[in-house]
Amino acid sequence: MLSTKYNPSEVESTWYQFWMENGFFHAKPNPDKEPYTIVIPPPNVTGVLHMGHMLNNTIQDVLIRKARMEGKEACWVPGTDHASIATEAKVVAMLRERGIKKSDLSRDEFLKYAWEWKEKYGGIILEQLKKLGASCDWDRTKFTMDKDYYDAVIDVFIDLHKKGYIYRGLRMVNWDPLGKTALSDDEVIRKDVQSKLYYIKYAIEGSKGEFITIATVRPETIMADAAICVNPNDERYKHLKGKKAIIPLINRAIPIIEDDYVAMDFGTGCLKVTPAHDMNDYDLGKKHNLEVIDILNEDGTLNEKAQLFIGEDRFIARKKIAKELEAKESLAKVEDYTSSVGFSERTDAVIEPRLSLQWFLKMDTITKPALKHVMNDDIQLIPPKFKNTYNHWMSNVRDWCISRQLWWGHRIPAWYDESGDYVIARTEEEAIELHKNLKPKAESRKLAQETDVMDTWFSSWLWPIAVFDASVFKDGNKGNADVNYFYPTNDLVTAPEILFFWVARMIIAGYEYRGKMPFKNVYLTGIVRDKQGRKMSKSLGNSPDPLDLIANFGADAVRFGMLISSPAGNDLLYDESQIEQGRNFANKVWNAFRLVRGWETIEVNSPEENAIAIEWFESRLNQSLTELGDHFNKFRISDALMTIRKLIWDDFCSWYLEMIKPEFGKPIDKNTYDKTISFFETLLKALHPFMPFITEELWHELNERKNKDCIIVASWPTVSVFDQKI
RNA sequence: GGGAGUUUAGCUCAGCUGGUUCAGAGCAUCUGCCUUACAAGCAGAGGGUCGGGGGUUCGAAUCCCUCAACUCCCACCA
Repeated sequence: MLSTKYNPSEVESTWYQFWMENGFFHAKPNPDKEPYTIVIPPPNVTGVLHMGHMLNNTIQDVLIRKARMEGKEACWVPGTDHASIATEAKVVAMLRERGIKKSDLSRDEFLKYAWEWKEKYGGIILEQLKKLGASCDWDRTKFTMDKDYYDAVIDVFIDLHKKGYIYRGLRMVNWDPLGKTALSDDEVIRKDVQSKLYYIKYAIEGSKGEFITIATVRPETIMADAAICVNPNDERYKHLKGKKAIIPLINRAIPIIEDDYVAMDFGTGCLKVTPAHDMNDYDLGKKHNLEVIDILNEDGTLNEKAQLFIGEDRFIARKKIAKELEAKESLAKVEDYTSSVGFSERTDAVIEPRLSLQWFLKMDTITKPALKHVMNDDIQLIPPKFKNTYNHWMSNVRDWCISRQLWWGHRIPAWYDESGDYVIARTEEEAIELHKNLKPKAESRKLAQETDVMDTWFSSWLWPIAVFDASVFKDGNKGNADVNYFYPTNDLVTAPEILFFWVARMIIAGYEYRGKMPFKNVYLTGIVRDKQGRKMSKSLGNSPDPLDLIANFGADAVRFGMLISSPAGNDLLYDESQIEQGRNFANKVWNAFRLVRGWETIEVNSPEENAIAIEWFESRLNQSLTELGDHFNKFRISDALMTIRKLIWDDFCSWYLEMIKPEFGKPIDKNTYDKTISFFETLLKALHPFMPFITEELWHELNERKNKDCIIVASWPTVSVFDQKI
């Protein structure tokens, strides 16, 4: 006697193993079949599976399984991202635990540790995806720092440099003093912080006791002041035009300039201009040709140019300066003030606007096709409301700072000579040759490679292309069979928070390097939150371990729970009761099977009631399959699941089976029985993309099957099948 | 400051171009049932003037205006 309870753990790993061994996940170019391709958003190589991954990858698996059943050459490429900042941070932390400081290691030594770390933890998340049932083509597993992928990134850098899109320039960047790296704007988190607004008196040069008072939240930067700026329309300060002000404490004279950038109604209407330490001041400084005085070291301490408090941390210095100003009676007053401060997404350190030499990618022209093809719906964002935000971002895009002061990543292929001039080359030998052309008469050919690596997104933007053919970025390479068959991919499933980081940039690269979109549809999932609507986070401890859930409820149930209430673009409030629903549903299907399987058949004509039941259910089935197809076409995955759930639970179990159920111990007529088995098979097929394991299990229980007759490759049920009577 | 979005049953959400499958679904709640597939189940019930106000219309959850609350994105005033 079969248990009344379905036990997923007994069957799930067995089937997964079976599918893999029989090559059901493999895909290769096949001219007789239509390709259907998804590339996984590569998770951080050292990451572990969280609820967001579960949602995301379940949706991808549903799509790929359905496509496979529809007879397409279904290819889901898995892989991982080297995630330079996050991974390097983890390696540094690991080394610190072992008492090793990164600064004591050479680059090569550090990278050796990093690779060790990657080898040790790198595959974990992919193994976890297998537990979920993800039917990826594992032979294609890619890593963004695989040798060929690495070379591809370098190729692209060289190519874009040749095209004149990459330049090196002194720019104000978001500096993370803890990570000692520049961050892109997108990696900075702004938070409102309670701080103080200091009103500081600057003496007017040559006057007797006259002052000009400025307001600032950063008194520690007064030593870097290059000017005082007032609005030209401000009557209060008209008389100061052309005069100079004296910076307190260090007694340096700076000009008083005018610019209508300054708001008259804020603070005192006087702005201290500090080009080295503020984005706007930098622009203002450029406009007025002001001196740039950088008083900070890369770790956020004051340097000798500050003259005071050399070596002190910027925040300590702030307090000390304030005290000193007060002592010297240069501090007019201090107010409480809430200001927006940038924090590093990775290290949570307060961002320091800092001038440094960085590598940039010009975005103005290269982004044009990427904007156009989303706005005209060649590429569709689902839900479409994200078009607006996309448009806004792409129309106002700034140049992309692509260098990072890290070691873990793709090293920028620039080689400097001793005077700081550079050539771009793959290898040192090549660089030397190029240098001979650059400076034929140079005495020294001693070149040093740039120490910075590239922004992680500068590698992952190639993902949909490079996973198939990483050599395609070389000049004149038309691409291998894989990339020509599987690219463009069909659907991308990812989170809206990386729409710009990643999605937009993949689109840019797709048009730049293949002249084609990287994917047709972008399905944007929501964020998985807890019941109270809070983001899942380690610190809150509100994030369940997905593997525990799978162990407790089964992968099918977890998949059901993730999907049952998650329309595209909407956040999903995670509630374990949804997974219980999934478990209950799996059990319902299981028990329907137990009922049917217990029936004895007899060769008699079907009773009238059964014929009516069959006809009725057939019509319901057709109706639901049409509905199901419609939901899928519109990417309404939750609704699709709800449709099939209702069809099975309400229509099939509660109505149809009850109608034809023979009296206890009596047989059922053969025709009705066969029809019922056939219905059951169809239902299992329609359910398979959502709950792959139980459906595969019952598929084999329901009938004798030949070795490779598995539901994973069974044909997707369509309405027309039922027009012809079986 | 600029832009976008959301507001429908206790909770999570469907309701596309305005009119009898428009007031829905799932969960939760309540009532009755351990009926030989399933209590992880079955049968049934209650619950919403569709955020407030105004307008267009023969007719509005659905269109327009306005107010309110919340969310997100971008930029950022020292």
